Amino acid sequence: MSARREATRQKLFEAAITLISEHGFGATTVDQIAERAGVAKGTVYYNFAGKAELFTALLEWGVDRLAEHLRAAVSGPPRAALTEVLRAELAFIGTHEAFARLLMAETWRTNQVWYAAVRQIRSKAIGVISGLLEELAAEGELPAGLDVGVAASALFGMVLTVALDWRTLQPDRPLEEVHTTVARMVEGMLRADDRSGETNGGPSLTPRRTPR
Amino acid sequence: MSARREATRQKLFEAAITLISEHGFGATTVDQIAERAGVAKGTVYYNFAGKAELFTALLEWGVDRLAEHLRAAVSGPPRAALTEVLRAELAFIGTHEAFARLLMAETWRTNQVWYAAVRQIRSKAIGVISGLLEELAAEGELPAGLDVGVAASALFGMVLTVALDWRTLQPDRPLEEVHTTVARMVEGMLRADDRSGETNGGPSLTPRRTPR
Amino acid sequence: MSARREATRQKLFEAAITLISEHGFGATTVDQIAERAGVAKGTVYYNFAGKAELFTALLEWGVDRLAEHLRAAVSGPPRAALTEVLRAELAFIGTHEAFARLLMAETWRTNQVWYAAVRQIRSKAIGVISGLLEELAAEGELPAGLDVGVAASALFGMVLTVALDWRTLQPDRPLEEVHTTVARMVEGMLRADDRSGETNGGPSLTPRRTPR
Amino acid sequence: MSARREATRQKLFEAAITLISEHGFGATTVDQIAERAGVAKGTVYYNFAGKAELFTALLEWGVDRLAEHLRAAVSGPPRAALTEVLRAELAFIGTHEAFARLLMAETWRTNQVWYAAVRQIRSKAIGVISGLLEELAAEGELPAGLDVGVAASALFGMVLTVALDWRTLQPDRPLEEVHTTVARMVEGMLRADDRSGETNGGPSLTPRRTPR
DNA sequence: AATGAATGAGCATTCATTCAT
DNA sequence: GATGAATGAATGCTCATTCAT
Repeated sequence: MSARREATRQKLFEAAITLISEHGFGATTVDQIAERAGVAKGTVYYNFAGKAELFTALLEWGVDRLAEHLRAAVSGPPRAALTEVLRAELAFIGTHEAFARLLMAETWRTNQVWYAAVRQIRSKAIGVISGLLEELAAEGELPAGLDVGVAASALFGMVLTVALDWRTLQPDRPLEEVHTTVARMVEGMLRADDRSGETNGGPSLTPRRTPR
Repeated sequence: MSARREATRQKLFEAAITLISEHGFGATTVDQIAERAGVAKGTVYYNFAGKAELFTALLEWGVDRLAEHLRAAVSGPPRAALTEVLRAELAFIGTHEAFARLLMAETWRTNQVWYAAVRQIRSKAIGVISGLLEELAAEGELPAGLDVGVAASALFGMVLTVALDWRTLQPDRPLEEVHTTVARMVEGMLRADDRSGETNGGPSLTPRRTPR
Repeated sequence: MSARREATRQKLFEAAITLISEHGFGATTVDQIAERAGVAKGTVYYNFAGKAELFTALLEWGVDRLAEHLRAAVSGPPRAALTEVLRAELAFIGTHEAFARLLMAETWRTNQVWYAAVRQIRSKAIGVISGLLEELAAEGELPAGLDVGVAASALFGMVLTVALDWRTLQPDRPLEEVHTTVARMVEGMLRADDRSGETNGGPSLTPRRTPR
Repeated sequence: MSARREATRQKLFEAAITLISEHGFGATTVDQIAERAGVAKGTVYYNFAGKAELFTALLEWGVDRLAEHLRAAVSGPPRAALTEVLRAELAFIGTHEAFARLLMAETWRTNQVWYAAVRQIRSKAIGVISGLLEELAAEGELPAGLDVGVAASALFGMVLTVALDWRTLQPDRPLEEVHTTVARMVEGMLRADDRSGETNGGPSLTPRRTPR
């Protein structure tokens, strides 16, 4: 892979990610991508097998960056780490709004060629959260009856929704304000075990795992 | 509006909602909609101004049903009502999976003709949740620093995400199992005020409103 | 099938047959076909599944006409009938030169989608000739050792080649002059049995059939 | 012309002849030719002016070999030589089936750049046959009224057709079986003069020449 | 009220050719 | 001599929309 080719692929990535997240996969044309990247249309096909493959490569690229970003936020005790990871997710979306819209819009499509790819890719990011929840579960800090897999996806989706609403409706609001609400909600969930014995239904104190 | 015409519109609705949620708005053709509805292509245009208008009508129809479904679940004290509303959302998505995918996929698109419509429509459903949160806030049952608007969108998005993951990855799992996790997470949040005074940062005890 | 649609298909046929036979299948564009037929490009696709299908339908249409033309020439004793059928083939090609070029050019392609169609279609025309040869064989008028299937294809190909050379190199020459040569060649073949016993190699006097 | 370059051209020839005869000129891409030849795409253009020129060179190369093959079969009295030449044509096609298909498919195209080249090239091969027919005509062994030029093209086309049908439909059949039928047909034609005086139309005993 | 044939702008994709290395 | 990245005109095909019936 020559350096020139690599540079071209990078330009195409950046052009495609913006356009697709703004107009969606279907409404973005290869002409637009090529023009924005400053190359000829044929160059798109010289570098990627097709529009769909460019899209898949793009998703992978984006989720890798997101996962990396989340992993970098993990430090210290799991409780604090979780709050930080969610802040990192919020921050990432603030910076890469275009990609987040793309992820939201295309993840829930069925019957698509790239369906499998999207699911697998998404789980990379959620994996960081569920890893922390596993640790908290091991320390008995999760409420009884909580399924770690479900909870991880719940937190991921919650933050994604909040973040996009933030960017869409109140883009000028500082991140911290938004994060406070998220943090409060999560704290409540985590501290639930402090009160276990009060009302929690009996002895099933161990969190449940997502069945396979 | 004749009964015959109304029946035709209904057939078109049902055909469109399934197809669009499976393949997306862009990838669904008017031909497919007409064929699935068992009418000629021209009939679509006799009954709707165009594909986009059919889509808008469809969203409205679906969100009205969702909001209605959620409102019907509101009863008793707000705390219990909130749990029930979220269960209702979960159940609605279980039954109208196609519509939920559609809502998720198209809500986050910018620069679309129906962007305004989608936002307005979506707020109908979220409104039911934020209504309950307002009541809880008035009773002092929400953690300090919690923004009701953000929290409502967070809960709505959380349940939507969980529900679609459930339908996609573990469709045979009973609703109750999934709901348990959601309920535990929300309970923690609500009970947070039981512990207020412990660690809450300072005097800002009243929940904040989402600024307009 | 409405009358209007049928008329459109006919216009497309006539446009396509001329263009394809002049420039070949690959070099003829759908734009050209539509323009020559005086319809919009989309109309081609409304009436045929695609370019290849239009081509297949075209071949079938042409070979049906050719076979019909050849059958119409069959009358009287088989010996005379054969001469007349070959004259009819020559005449048909004189009139439908474009189609004949098409048949020649595309019959011998392997690995094509329409390969099977072409073979089957071509055998319709050859069938008329082999039918006559069967009759002649039954009357003992064919030379020993002659395979009827091979001979029919030989005569068909011989006349096709001669006819196209005629149209290409000496288009002003009258048909009769060309037919004379063909007729002389065939007469020789048929009269071979007059001399059987002279030099024919042994007892295998019955013509052979093409093995399956 | 360096040895290396000559080797590259040879590789390109072999790759092109197979691909073009299998898929046709139009459907064969320069990429495919380069890949099959094991060289880079640019190398094709370094060695040939373009795709069309490669094709012309290819045809010439093939027809030269065919003509050479036919000439080598000429020996002894013209009557026997003719049978042998036709056997040689059959054998050549059995061995170079790909090239024969190519010749058949492209000879009959009008309006092509290489039209003139193809005709001229083809006449080399037919020339061997018409040469023998001229000799036979001089010895009075051809039927009256036979045009030598037409007859040569007829025999060439007849054998080409038979040969390709043989390779396509009954590739396992031995060459001799196919050749027997061809030989019988030609024998009949040649011996026709043995019977002249019987029914041949009057005094026009001298074969005619193809007018120019 | 419904139909379906026709339309044509728009799109993804292909591919012969060029050229800097 | 050879390479392969880049090009862009050309092409098959799609599909929302129109309209005469």
